[in-house]
Amino acid sequence: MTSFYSEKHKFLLAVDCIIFGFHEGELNVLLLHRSFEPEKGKLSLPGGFLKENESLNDAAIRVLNELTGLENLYMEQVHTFGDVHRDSGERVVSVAYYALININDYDTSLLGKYNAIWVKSTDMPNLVFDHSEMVQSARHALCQRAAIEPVGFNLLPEKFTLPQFQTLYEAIYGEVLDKRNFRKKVLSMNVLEKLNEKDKLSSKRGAFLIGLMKKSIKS
Amino acid sequence: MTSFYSEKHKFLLAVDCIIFGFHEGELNVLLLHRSFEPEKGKLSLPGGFLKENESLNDAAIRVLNELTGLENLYMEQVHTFGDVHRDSGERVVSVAYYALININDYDTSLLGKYNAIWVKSTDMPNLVFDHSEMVQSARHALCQRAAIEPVGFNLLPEKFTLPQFQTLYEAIYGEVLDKRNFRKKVLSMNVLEKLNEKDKLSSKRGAFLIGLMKKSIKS
DNA sequence: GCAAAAGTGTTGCCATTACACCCATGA
DNA sequence: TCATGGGTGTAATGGCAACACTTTTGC
Repeated sequence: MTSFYSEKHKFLLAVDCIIFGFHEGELNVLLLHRSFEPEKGKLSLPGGFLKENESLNDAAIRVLNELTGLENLYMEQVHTFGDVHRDSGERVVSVAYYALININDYDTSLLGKYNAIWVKSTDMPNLVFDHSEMVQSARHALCQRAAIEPVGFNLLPEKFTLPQFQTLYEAIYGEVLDKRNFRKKVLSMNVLEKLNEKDKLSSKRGAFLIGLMKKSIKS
Repeated sequence: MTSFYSEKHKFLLAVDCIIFGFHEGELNVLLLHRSFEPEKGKLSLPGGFLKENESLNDAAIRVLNELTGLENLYMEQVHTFGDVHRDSGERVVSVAYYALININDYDTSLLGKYNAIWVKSTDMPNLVFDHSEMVQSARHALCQRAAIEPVGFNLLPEKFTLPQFQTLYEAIYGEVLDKRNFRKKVLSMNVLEKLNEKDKLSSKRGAFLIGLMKKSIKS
């Protein structure tokens, strides 16, 4: 007996990843030069096809790991793109995920291996298919998320400075923030701890490093 | 020559719809008694499989139309569920959409036809697979959306009263709102127009009907 | 006349914004 | 000594929340 499911069509399913890094005061996105037809040579998001015994999230994790060598990345599903002709090769439905990585952890030798480049998000070229739209959606989702919880940490090293942190949020929101107000708000959240070290890389005076606070005991 | 895509696995793709209606001061969701194995007889969301030449959105539109007889419904994609064993029958990846309908437009004869029921969202039974989680996600997405733009209209008739409108938002947010503050905010948005009719169904005094304002000319 | 829902303003508070100067240091 | 980026406080504003009584009318 044939099951109810048997007559239905099946589809190629992909995940495409918007990998954000933070570098020189700008949000950057990792892009690939597409290595196969159609659209070979053009820029695209890193992605991969879902495998038979793999969950969607696992597929995203796999793709992210392949491309960055990193594990346990912060990631979030963004949206699923299912237009009939979105992929000019064959019908593919694609689930977009974004991920946040500390760009210092990224092994730049991978750039050559995958023919990849980091591109400033303020300066995105045209991408294949609907990938530009995916990036837009991901930026939007990141904005929303960042306004709710402090996901920004994932884009920075373990220790960082308040000016760095502010620049990051300015990059995420795409607007300049008031220094005093920003510091006030961030510090009032009681999740950051001022360390007794200074980072003197970006100024002569040096800025105090801060880090995630060790969770305090519930009162 | 085989294309790059040809070796990849293909998957069943479904859309599942959380159809919200507003009735007697409560958000309701349309559920089906599942008519086929597995889990036959249990409650599930209405859904359907994606067809070969159909976009995801079109599939959602089709399912919504089948089940409600209505067109041009307000709907939004929520999330895609892709765990390997989420469907106990076969591997199915499912994209959840929610829709808002004016429950008065709903032809109740369809309840019998599809073995469907309206269930209060405050009183949801267990659903098959991960459908309960889908409802949760949809409620969350609706909450977020409603806070940004006035999507609530879609759950009400063309004309409605402010007390009705308030009850609706109380149902969406799941909390009681202050009458004066609510009216103040809603009216200050300049999108509602007070009509010269009263609805006397819910009180002796009657409440003025309001409706969407005809767009004013840009100044 | 009374029960039941509709309608109506004011006040205080808190969160957000705007804003300008001194500090520390390396070159 | 000067150029560069780091660090700090206060005052004004506006949005949001809290709050109680009068009105209408069907029964």
